[in-house]
Amino acid sequence: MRNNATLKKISDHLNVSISTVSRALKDHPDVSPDTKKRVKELAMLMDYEPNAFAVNLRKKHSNVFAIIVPEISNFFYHSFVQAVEEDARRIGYSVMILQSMNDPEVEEQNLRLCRHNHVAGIFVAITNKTTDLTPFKKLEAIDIPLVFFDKVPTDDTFNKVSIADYESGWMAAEHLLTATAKHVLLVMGNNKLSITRRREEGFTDYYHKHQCKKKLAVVYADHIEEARQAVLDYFAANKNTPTAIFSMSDEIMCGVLKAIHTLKLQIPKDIQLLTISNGFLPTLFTPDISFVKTSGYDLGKLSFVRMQEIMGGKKFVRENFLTSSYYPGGSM
Amino acid sequence: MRNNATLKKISDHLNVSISTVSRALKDHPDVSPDTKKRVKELAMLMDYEPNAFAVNLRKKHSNVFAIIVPEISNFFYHSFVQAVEEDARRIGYSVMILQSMNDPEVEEQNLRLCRHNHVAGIFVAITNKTTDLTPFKKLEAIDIPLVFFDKVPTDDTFNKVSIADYESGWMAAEHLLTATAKHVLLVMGNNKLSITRRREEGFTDYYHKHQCKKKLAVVYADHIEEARQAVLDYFAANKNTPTAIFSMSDEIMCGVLKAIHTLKLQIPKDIQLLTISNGFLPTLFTPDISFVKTSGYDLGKLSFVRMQEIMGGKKFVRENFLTSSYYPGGSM
DNA sequence: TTGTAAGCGTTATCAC
DNA sequence: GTGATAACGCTTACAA
Repeated sequence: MRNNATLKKISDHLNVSISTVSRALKDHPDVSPDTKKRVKELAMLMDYEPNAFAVNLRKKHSNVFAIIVPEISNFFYHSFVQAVEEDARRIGYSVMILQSMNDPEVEEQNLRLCRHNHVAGIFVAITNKTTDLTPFKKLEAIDIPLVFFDKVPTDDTFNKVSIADYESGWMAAEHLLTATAKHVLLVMGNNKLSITRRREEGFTDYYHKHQCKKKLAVVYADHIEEARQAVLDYFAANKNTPTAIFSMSDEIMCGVLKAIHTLKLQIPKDIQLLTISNGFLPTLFTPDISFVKTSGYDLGKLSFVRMQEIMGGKKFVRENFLTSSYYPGGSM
Repeated sequence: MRNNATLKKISDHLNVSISTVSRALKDHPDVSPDTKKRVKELAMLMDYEPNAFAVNLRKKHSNVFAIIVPEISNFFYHSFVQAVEEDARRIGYSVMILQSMNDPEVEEQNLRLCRHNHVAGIFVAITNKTTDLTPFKKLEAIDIPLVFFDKVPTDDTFNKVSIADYESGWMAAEHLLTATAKHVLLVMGNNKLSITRRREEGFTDYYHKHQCKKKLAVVYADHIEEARQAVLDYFAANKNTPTAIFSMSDEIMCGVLKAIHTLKLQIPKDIQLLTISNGFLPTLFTPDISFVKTSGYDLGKLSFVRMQEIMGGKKFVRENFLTSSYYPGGSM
């Protein structure tokens, strides 16, 4: 560092003590207006900026929240991040986004970074493959608040905020199963995640409760390419091909669309489609895709409230749910 | 922090000095195998983790790169980030992503965060509205290397890495203007950005050089919604509506698609479409959208090379360009 | 109103 | 091989 203004340098120039400079800069009441003015002017002139390492070392924590997501290029997470950033900024905190690339090992590295840097709090949507939760347990021991969102583990000892997944699956079934299609394919994410299990349960519970006569099949996929392949495989293996597809997320929908594209099917003539989405992607297509709306933004707001509760000392663990609603498009 | 293992605590338990513990943990040659073993075991047991604040304060910089982008939900940036993360991890660094929400004020806050935390280096794609470059100039004074990518300022005193924008505009024109359309609408981003100006120049230079007789019009938009509106407005204002649209990016294309959707036009029958993209989004549609491919991943790799050069002490400033190529889809 | 000094956790230099 | 000790830049009792 060539030109590195510090409290010490300022204090040397002004012949006052370091503490006076420190206090002056933070408008401490008992420092004279005159010294304040002189200190502030010189600080400005010298381009003084506090050294966060020193401040944080002293204070034992930083003013940065971390958000860890499997993939950043996701409109749902995008609106989630936006909500958290807004609220964080409001209380003078920053937000850093860490990407786990859907790799538990990278996820753990990111958690390590968070621990070493004693972030103010962590929001995590776990990867499809996360099984070992010990890195998350470690956070409690060093008092870093943790809120899982959207993709949450099944473990009950954590704070979690998620979409009312069961309901949204149920709602999807309600709309898709009362439509004309006779053969419905459910394309779901990783079936170890509670988000997947709940959405599927909601869907199939509706199916059974209403003694649906339609044919129902389920395939699982971890990412876009798998989703595409799963659909293609299913179509190849079944003579009577599905006439409707339920996709449980934007990501899955991308894969499904690629498959539909490959199969040269027309929506909704050849195939009906319903997805769960925050609503951005579905409106890009013609016809636009019908969807059950889940708001990443609202989830972000809710997560931040939980985060602040934990930071405020609330100890109880619980899971919050956010409701969803149906938006008809032209795909059914 | 409840349970906070430090070198001191370990040294107390073992009746050795702090320095010995420090050395043992980093396998310093001149500490006995026996002490090493004892120290490491206890460290493990106590869940010792180094305090990054202290380490960084000592070392005067951190092992974290920052990437600042206008919006995270962007497939081009996604692949850029992936490339940088790969390379960073390889040399033991982490990457944090900061979002400027296309707001210069937020961008500046993010830069401040980077300065205060003395990040190892910063990769920035600036917002559409960034005009004041002084926050970026400040970085040089405190020796934080800076590489602009994709959306770079026109200022020549910075290191920049970008797509060969002129060429890609030219290439787009080459393919779109030899197609059948008689009336072409260019939908461009913010026209103060060099990325916009160059792509447009490339396109129009081809147009003039080949004495094209087609009608050509240009509209500008800062974000998706503006792009949608700009297209709708243009269609409303012109009796002879365009039969082809050139979109300069994924983001613009989303807006254009929404407009096409609203106007109930069919691709390519009613309207032809060509975009510049990293290639993910265009293949989701039916027909898939023809595009000039720009690789975010390659740009990330190239940016990282530049970053390492700067970190290695190279002082010269320059701009690198990455070439692009054409991928025909069914939209023309 | 201002100054002194201890301490945050680590690394590195020197001495033994 | 190991231990003292200073230093990184800042905050905050406690003195003066």
